Amino acid sequence: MAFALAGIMNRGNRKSPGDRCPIDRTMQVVGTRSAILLMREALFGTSRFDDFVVRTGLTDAVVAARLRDLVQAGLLSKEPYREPGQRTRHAYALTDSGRDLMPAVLALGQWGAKHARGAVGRTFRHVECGEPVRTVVECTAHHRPAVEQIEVS
Amino acid sequence: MAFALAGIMNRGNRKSPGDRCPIDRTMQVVGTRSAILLMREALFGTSRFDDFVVRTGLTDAVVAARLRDLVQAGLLSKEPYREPGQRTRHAYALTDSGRDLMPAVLALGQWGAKHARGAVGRTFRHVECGEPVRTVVECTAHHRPAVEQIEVS
DNA sequence: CGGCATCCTGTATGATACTG
DNA sequence: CAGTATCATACAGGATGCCG
Repeated sequence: MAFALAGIMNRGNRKSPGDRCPIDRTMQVVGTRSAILLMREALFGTSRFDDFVVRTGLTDAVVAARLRDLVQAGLLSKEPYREPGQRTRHAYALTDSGRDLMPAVLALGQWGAKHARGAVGRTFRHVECGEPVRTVVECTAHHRPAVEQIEVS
Repeated sequence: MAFALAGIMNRGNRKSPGDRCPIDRTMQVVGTRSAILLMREALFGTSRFDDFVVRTGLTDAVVAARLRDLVQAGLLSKEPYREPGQRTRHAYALTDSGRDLMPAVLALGQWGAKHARGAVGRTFRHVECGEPVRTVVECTAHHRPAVEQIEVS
């Protein structure tokens, strides 16, 4: 029961959103339903505004606002492109930073598929081998520690 | 570039919070800063109300409300206990469901440590071997697919 | 210590309408 | 198609005070 981490994440206990814990900072960037939903779609290849609207079910106003936030936060890039004979459009693409959010998004989906009532249980699979994909916590020595076996340094 | 997943998560595109995508459902349960912060502390061993308040920096009112939500959602359990000669108190403990959220919480922290400005870069380590811990996405055949190599089934 | 009740502000999101 | 503008609602979260 030697929980090594208790309490160390928040020394300063400053008021309001001043927390410097990485988890907290992340929540301040992508801690809304709309942001996560849009990142989910971006991770799955959606790039056009209207597709984001249709596939997330969010309103266009929310999509516009959140997309702007995500671009400014560096998770997405907005690039103009022009197909021959067409007018200029914008494509939203994942940046490396945005791509790094994949484990978190998949982990959230994994929890929901298992524990959230009403969730449709879909499985993610590796295209090349067809095996289901999951997120695992492991150390560089390839151990899979339980919660109690993780400390902060 | 054959993004296998685009758009399939949200067929019904029902209005508002009716989405059945597991990611969305999860966000509806733990999609607030306070919920994630409290789960972070719970994962790190915090069990008493006041410790949650101090270590998250949230107000007691918010902690009380969110703790109640998390207990009702099955992520935490609330159990009365009594130390000899003391009055009855309550201890909040992780359930199996709550413990399953660990990969997501760590993944969020991992992203923040790398990409969020102002985040204190702490490293999580496996207590027994001292090696840093991270979340990885892998299939059961132990491949580590990139975003474009994941499909849904 | 471990909460709950009340008030207040800010923001996330929906609905609707309008524009190039 | 890709947004912007405006209005209305709901909720997160802070501040304060009360209670057993």
